Amino acid sequence: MINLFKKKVVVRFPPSPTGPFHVGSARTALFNFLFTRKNGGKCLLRIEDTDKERSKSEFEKNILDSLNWLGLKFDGDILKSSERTEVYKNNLKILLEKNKAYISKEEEGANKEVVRFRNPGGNIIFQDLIRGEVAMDVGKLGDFIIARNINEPLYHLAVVSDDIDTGITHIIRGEDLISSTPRQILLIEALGGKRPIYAHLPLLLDEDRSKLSKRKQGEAVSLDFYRKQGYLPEALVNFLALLGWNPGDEREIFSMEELIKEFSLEKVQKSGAIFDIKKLDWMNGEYIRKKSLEELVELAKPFVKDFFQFLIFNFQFSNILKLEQPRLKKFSELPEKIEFFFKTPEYGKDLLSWKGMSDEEIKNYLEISKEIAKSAEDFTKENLEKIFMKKAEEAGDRGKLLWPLRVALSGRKASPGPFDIMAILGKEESLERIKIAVEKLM
RNA sequence: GGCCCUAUCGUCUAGCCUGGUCUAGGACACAAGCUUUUCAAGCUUGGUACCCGGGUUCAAAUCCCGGUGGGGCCA
Repeated sequence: MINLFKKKVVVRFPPSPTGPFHVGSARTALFNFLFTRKNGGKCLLRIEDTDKERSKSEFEKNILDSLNWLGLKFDGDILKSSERTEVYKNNLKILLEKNKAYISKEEEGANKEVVRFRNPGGNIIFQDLIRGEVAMDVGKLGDFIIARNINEPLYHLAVVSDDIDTGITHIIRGEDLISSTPRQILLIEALGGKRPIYAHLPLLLDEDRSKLSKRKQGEAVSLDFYRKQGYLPEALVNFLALLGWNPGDEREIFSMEELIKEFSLEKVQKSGAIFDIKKLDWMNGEYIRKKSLEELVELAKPFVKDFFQFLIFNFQFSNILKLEQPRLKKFSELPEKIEFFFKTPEYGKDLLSWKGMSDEEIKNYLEISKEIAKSAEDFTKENLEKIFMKKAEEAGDRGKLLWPLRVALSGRKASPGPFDIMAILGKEESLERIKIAVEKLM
């Protein structure tokens, strides 16, 4: 699809730095980004920090970091609304002069005055790229307030002033803002601006179908949470893109380039989407499996800081990661999964039992394992497998030999196979762990 | 409460515009089986959905109307 729109596309993403960057915002940013990359326009970033009380520079930094981490690049300078008060005040003055707004005295509070917009009433109909025609009787809104006083313009006036000044052609935002659209259109037109084309995205929802909120989900609504949990940005981007959008075929895995190639607002869903972390886990696993070992090592390092001192000297780290790569969903799981490679595992002797084997039987098999391991010349996975499997076959049920061995080595119900583990631990440590297991059965 | 948006498996969705090929497809999750012990990964198989009612039509998941459910915004 070539650019459908005669005018060059300009969109904006205007987060408020009043809290940690939200995944819902991330998705809105992503859709804006995809839309402009696809249509060859500009995607502007605006920091909407008009609320001086709640806006904090740390949050602003968090927004920038997060967008950067996701790989979303914006065009041009960042606009900060806190630096544009004069512009808003000027627009307020214009509206007042044109008699499109007036100062009104509030009943309550002695000399409280606000500025209200003179609502012309009537029906506002606007085209929404996702929802089609949306109509609203704006008369019902009354003369809404646009400034707290002559020096303090409020949100809608600020947004509209910025949109006009930056030549925004398309506004792509969450559905929660759909009902403020008519009043913004009123303001744009009162200021002589041209109304942009709108696209209201379906909301991201909790399991109970309400808007994803910090109150209910806590940490899990902030992008940092996913970063800290060890999700890959490309997995998150892929997942977020598929929440409310779908190219119409059966593919699930998309790189950013593929998303840009396929994206279109016409294919965006109308109803809200539940954020299902299980699917994200699966997708992240898919991306982890695609990584090269070198990349994996680098990505994993921050998550295994506790072992880090040791790892610098341990050339086996990448071997261990290779074993965990197929079963890893996110990096935060790593320490717990690989701990046993670095320290003697703790476990109860019951874990050593395979299908109701007696202690005596387990002990016998562990002794056999010990002998085999002791006699092994070549302590590689391949050789160990060869010599152990021969003996395991003799047992009839291979698990009789292999299960106690694996538990002795790992101390875990689930782990990589015993030969993989032994090859990494080495002969001495492997024998030591088998010895400890035997002692547990005494 | 008012206004607005919305409705396909538990979840994300394809299909709806241009009605028949839909005994509704895919993915996640779940279950079973296979895969040289466990857990993964992989492969195979399975169950589960067109919100309800009416209308239009030879024919409706698809078009129209009315309910109901869900959500958002404002109060």
